[in-house]
Parts: sequence; C-alpha cells; structure tokens
Amino acid sequence: MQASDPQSHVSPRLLDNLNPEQRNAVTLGRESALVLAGAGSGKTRVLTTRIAYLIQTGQVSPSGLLAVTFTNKASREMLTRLTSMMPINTRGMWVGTFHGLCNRMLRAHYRDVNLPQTFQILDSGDQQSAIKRLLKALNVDDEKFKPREMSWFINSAKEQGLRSHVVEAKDEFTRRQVEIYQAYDEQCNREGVVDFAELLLRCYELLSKNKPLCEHYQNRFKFILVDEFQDTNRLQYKWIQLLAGSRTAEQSNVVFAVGDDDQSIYGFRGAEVGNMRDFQRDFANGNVIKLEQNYRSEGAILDAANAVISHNKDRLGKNLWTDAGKGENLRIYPASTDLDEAEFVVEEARTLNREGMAFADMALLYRSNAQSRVLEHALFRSGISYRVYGGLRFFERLEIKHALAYLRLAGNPDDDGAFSRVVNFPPRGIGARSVEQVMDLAKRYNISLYAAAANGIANGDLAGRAGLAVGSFLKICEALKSSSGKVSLAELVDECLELSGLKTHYAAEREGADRLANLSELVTACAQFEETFEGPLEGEEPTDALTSFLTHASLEAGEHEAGESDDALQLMTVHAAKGLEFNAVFLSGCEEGLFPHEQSMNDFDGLEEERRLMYVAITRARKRLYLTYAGSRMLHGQTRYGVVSRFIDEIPEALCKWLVVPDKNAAYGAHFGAGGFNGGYIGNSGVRAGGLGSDNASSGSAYTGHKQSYSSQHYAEQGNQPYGRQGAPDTTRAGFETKKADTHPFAVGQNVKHEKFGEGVVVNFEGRANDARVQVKFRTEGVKWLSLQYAKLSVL
DNA sequence: GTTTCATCTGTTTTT
DNA sequence: CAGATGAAAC
Repeated sequence: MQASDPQSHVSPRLLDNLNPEQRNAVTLGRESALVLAGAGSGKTRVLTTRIAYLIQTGQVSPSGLLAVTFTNKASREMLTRLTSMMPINTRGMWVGTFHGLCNRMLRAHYRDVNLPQTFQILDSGDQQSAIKRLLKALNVDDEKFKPREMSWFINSAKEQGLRSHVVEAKDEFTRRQVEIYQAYDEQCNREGVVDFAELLLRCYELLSKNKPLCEHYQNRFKFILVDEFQDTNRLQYKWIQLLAGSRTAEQSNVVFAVGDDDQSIYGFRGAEVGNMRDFQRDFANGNVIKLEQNYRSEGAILDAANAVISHNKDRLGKNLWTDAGKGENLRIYPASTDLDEAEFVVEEARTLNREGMAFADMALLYRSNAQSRVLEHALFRSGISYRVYGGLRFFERLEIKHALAYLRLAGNPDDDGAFSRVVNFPPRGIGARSVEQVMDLAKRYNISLYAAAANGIANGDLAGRAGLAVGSFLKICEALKSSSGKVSLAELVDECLELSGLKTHYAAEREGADRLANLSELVTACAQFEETFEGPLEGEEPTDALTSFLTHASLEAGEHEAGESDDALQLMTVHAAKGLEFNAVFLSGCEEGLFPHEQSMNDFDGLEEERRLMYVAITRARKRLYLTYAGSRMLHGQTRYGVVSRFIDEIPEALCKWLVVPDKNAAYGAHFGAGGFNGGYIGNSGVRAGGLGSDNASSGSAYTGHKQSYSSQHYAEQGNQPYGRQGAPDTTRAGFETKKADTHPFAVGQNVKHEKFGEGVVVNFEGRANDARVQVKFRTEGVKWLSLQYAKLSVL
C-alpha cells in the first residue's frame, strides 16, 4: 500500500473541495477512527467519499466493506451519492440499516437461527398486539402488566443483549415480567416471527455462537463504516465489535465511526451516547477527527446553537464555526395562543414566499406530533400547500395491515397475529366466541390458530355455523396460498383484496373511499416492487417475492414520497428533521413542558437530551430561524398555560430579534386595509433586557392604546424575566376571545341554533364581515357551511 | 353477531 | 381531544 501513492488512482476531482479535516478522514489508512462530525459539517459527504476512496485506491472491493446507517433514507442517500461519484454496481454491497443488514444475514442463515425461511417481521404495532394476545392467553391482568410497558421491557432487555433467562429480577413484579418475556419469545418462535430488536439480537447470537460463520464475515468486511454512531445501542455496538473481530489491533478490521454526541436524540429508545466514549477506548485509541466547520447555517444561527448546547455537561467537546457572515438574528415570536402561533407562521411563510423563497425551502417543526393539528388547520385555511412527514405511514394504515395479514397467512399460516387480525375482518360471522374456541384448541394441542381451526373442522370440534364460517375463512387463505407461487405479486394482492372481501367491505363503507384508494395503491406498490425485485445473488438463499415484499413493508413502512413536485411547506417533528436543512425554519411550541417535554425535563439525562434536540432543531436552518411559543394552548382537550422554554433563554440576547404583536385587530386592520403595513408586528430587540417598557411606548401609535393585549401585558408584568409563572391567565383569555368576537360572533366551538337544522356547534369559519361563512356541525343534520349574511343563526 | 354509543385513558420522539 | 375499549342496543 505504501509502495505506490494510493491517491494516484483516485478519480480526479474526488478529493477536491474537501477541507483539511474532511480530507484527513477520507484518506485515513488502515486504522479505526472516530469522526466527530458536527451538524452541517459534511458528514455524509465524508462517509461516501471515503467509501469511494477506499474502493478506488484498491484497498477494498465493493463487496468487502460494510456500511451501516440508522435510517433507510440515509442508506439510500449513501448509495445514490456513491453511484454519482463512481460507476459502481451497488447490488451486493452491504450498505443498509442495522435492521436491514441483520435481516439479510438471518435470511441467509435461517436454518442456523431456527427460523422459517419466510419469517416475518413485527413492527411495533404488531408487537404490541402480539403481547396483548399473549397476556390474554396467559390470563394475565393487562392492567397490571400493560402491553406498552411489556414491550418496552422486552425491547430494552433485547437491546442490551439479554435473553429472558439472564435478566435479573430483583422483585416479584420483575420476575413476572421476565416470565412474560420468555413466553413472548416462545410465542414468536412458534409463529415464526421476529420483532425489530430480535432481528439484531438473533443476528448477534448467530455470529457469536457460530465461530466459522463469524470468521467468514470478519474476513469479508475489512472496512466497516458506521453512520450516526451516537444513535447506536449496546447491542449494535457489540454486533459491530463482533464483525470487527477481537483479534490483535493489526489484524482487526477497520471501523470508521461517524457521529455527533450533540445530536444524540434517541436515548429514549435505547441509544447510548456512551458508545462514543467506549469506541474511543475499544477501537479508535485516541484517533479522533473533528469536523467543526459548518457549511449550512449563518453566524447568528450557529452561535445560538453553540450557546444552547454549551449548557450540556456531558459532551465530548466540539464547537462549530462558519466563515459565512453573521446573517440575520433569530426571530422570536411570543404568541398568545396556539392559534395565534399558527396564524403567525402562515403570515410569515406567505411573506417569505412573496419575497421569493419557495415554500418547499421552509420547514415548520414541532416537538410532538400532536402539535401539528392546529398548524395544519391554519395552513389548510390559508391555502398554502404543505406536507406532513411522519405520522402514520403507508404500511401502517389499518386497511393495508389487513391486506398484508392475508398475504402473511398465505406465506406462513402459523402467523397467529395475522390470523387473529383478519379471521373476522371483514366481518364474516366469526365472533369472539368462535375465536375463543379456536384459541382453546390451539392451546390444547399446542399448534397454531390456523392449524387448530383446520383440525377443529376436520374432527368436528368446530361444528355448526362457527365451523362453516371459519371454514370459509380457511378457504380464502388456501386459495391465496396456492396462487402465491403461480401468479405475480400484484395479481396476488388483487386476488387477496377480492377474495377476502376487503374491497367490497370498504366499498360499502361510508368513509371507505380513501381506504379503497390505499388498497389499490398497494397493488401499484406491489407491481413497482416486483419490477425492481431481483432474485438472490449467487450463494444467497432464494427468497420469494412475497416474503421480500412483506419484509420491505415492515422494515421500510413506506415513507411518503408523493407530491414532491408541488411547492409545499414541510411539516415534521424535530426528530424527523434530523439530517435535513432548510432556508427558513419555524420551530413552534418553545414552551416549558413541551420543549423541553415534561416527560423528560425532570431528570438530568432527559433534559440534556431535550437540549440536544433543540440543538438539532436550530441547526436545521440555513438563513432564517423563527422560534415561537404560545401563552396558552389546547392540550388533551383543555387549555394549558405555558411559559417560554428555558432553551430560548439560553440564547444570547444579542442574537435575538423579538417580534411582538401588540394588537391583533390593529395588525389585521392594517393588513387588509392599507397595503403598506408589512406583517403586522414590530421588531423589538432587547425586550428581555428590560428595555421593553420604553420600547413599547415609543414604537408607534398604532397599538399603544391596547395594553390589554397579551404580549404587552406579558412583558409589562414580567419585565426582564419573561418566563416566570403566568400571572394572569384570565386576562389573557378574555383578551383573546374579545378579539374573536370582533371578527364575528361565531367563534369556533360556539354552540349555535338554526331555524331549520336545529342545534349545532361551529367548527370552522372563513371570510370577514359581509361574506363571512361558518361551518356548523349540527346534531342531526351533519356538517354544513352557512353564510352569515343569510342564515338565521343564533348563539346558544 | 354486529353496530353504536359511552366511557375511559393517555398522551415524545421510531428502526 | 381522539383513539381504544367495553357495554348495551339492534
């Protein structure tokens, strides 16, 4: 390797435009290293360029390296970039997520791990229902052992590499949990299914127990690259250790780990930041490369991020810098309510758009999904197109799950989860009673539900109406099973939708149109999948298209990729935004209890993780960042009063520009009337420094008379400590509702009465003055739009 | 056996 | 507030 300069073989521009640290990382020799890559420091670029570099310099063949990421998106991105850098056939390369790669190994050695070739993967929902089913079968009180908590217990044990027989049980309760854990694993084995954590654990055990096999992989993967290392859990760490080989340092494979401890935001699901420290000890041996130059955000944004994260105690230490200018200050908007916050975002996004920024370059972020509702509502009314990421994904939709359950049964009749999901869906006269009979039979003979049902009918245990109904269900499954080898995947699904009666069922249902559309989307998805589906590589176990598709459905859940074309504002949680960047970012709900979330703010680790989450949020923005919070918001059906997030307080005042809406009416009046008034709020820096009183008084006559309004009251009362306990929420509330009454008397939620339609409640409104219309949900007449000008509507 | 209504509950992030 | 579950009506 030293004989000839390896760089001479490298394609001409591969290493261009890399800064010294990046280049260092890319061209590193045969040694393990930890790359501490700050947000926006070109992490993915380094990772992919290194792969290209290793291949081009002949240090490794494409099949001799293993690159593992955390998300499907990241691995796809890696492959895309790689193919754009060099002509390469990525098929056969071991690039994927932890779960994807483990799945691949388990499929290849399914006999060694005691799994059926067609084993299926339980997603978290499937796992939950499996546990519920188990608890019922064991006659365990699911109030005392809640399925949620049980799945947490089981998953965290697995993520630490612990099987039930080695879990320590200090008390009776835990002992019982361990028993359930064991029973759960037995159930999964019986049914031939694995959950997410099992995928990793089973693979780890395969390698650790099967020395020749482990050595085979160790010999193969000379270079191992790990993305988002801070998100790895203990089991993943040990898996990497196994593959790296625990031989002498010279012989051991090279592990190149890239991560950012400041962006570790998955501790709640078992990720251990501590792995980064351990890695330095076990692998890198002090070999740490820091990427600290940020190419994404402008100065003020970056400074704010650094300031916030500096409050964390437990850090490896890293400070991002940029040679971009200071840029704009962060804009902070204290909204009166969540509705006000949403309206602000709408107005502001519109203004930015008018000024030339595409909506698609803006993101609206929130801490928890529940917050998106109000925001979406405001966007919907404004007519701005938007896209929500996350939420329920394609393969998680109920109707899709049902259809997939039939397909799973076609592939593996022992899948009791799938069986119970659809025995009586669509309803075919198999009630709880009949299902119980089948379950009893299954338990008595220790066989699957499917087998029990078949036996029961054959030997008369299951007779009469119940027997007939169950028989018809089994017929459907058999028909699908016999078709599965013969027809194409898409045809099979089509047949499944017909035979099962799902199509008919949803066609008859009042609100079934969407579900029907999704089902036909499923057929399309199958056709597409089949097109790209390639048989096994040489030496690989053949996997049929059906099993592959079902695996794909569990592992990838189907991100929404439609609608890329139109210019839509992007809505997502902060977690979902990790790795992305936008010209403008709105971070909503910057309130204590929400962000930091109340579930996390009480313990030290939780709070530090929340702060890292804040750091992630801030560093998503390139040019402009808005932080908004609301004095009150609806949460779980009741109004909650919030105070500004401590994280905002951790941002130096000099980087902030406070936006205040002194009076909504004045702002709207100006907005709709005179054209010149832009936005309706006044920039105010130094508010928190205590200068507000005078600032407020001098900033214009338009609103000085409205001391009632939330913002001014807020500051007037609280001076330079804006987030003390909320003093007078009642005034706030009154102020807000008065405002509503001014626009028209029928606020959302108002109970009203109509001469013809009777009583109802206002659910929406639009327009103003003469052409105002309200949407009313009547008790008996359904939902109607009414024009206030004509409809005789009275307040109740 | 199925539908509907009412009550309850749980609320962070996800491969 | 919404989704899930359970009890009573159909």
